[in-house]
Amino acid sequence: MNPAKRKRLESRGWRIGSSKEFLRLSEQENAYIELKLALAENLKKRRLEKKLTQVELAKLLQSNQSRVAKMEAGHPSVSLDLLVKSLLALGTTKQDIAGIILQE
Amino acid sequence: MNPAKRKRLESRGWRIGSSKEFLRLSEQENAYIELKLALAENLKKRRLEKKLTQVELAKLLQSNQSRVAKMEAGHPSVSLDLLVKSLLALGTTKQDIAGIILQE
DNA sequence: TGATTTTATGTCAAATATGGCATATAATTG
DNA sequence: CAATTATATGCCATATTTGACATAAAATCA
Repeated sequence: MNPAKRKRLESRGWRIGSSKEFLRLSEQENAYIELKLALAENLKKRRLEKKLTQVELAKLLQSNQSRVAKMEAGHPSVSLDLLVKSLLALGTTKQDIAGIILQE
Repeated sequence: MNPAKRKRLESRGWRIGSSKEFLRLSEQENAYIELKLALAENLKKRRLEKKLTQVELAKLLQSNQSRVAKMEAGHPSVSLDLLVKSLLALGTTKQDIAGIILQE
């Protein structure tokens, strides 16, 4: 919906937020969560490939084992920033990261 | 790193101490910042394509104009999470996002 | 030009993410 | 099996990110 139209409707008391928009909200939420889980799983995959324990990876990241566990689980308390920085610390390239995001 | 790039980062609020310290920005730190700036610039591009003002986009995101300005500037106070969620809110697909990350 | 709109920048309280820590559970080893 | 190692989960004080707000600066318009 274009902004001008939205403004017209809203000024007349309409509350925008069609069911279509509502559904798109959950689509967005879903895409965000999927993205995070893909990064999380890949982090674990790379750690195992390097034969590191969570404690060892935590030390590398200047973090701690419990946070690594939460990262690999894609826990809600873990940010994309931390996931991406952690992947980069393991030598992941942006080409790799793009590939991870594309995974189905 | 060339002076133009440094100026580009500094002008966007990245606090860089001495040039020596700046040169010590590790490859991963640099990759992280580049990634963020690529997403930031794309967010602005998409907003303009949709002919939205920052105020209008802010409303869409349930945020505010000043934060949209900071997002588009790739300001350090803006998280990857917020950037990605905002792009998704503008209809950006994960394929799109992967493409943005790959951009050189 | 001056008025209006749009964007940039700074501050702040509240919300969220973080490392550190304790401890539980699971997996491995001997 | 028990002992050891590895991972998961919960809590908390601190740090970072957030929306909200004020206002400055820049761009657009009439």
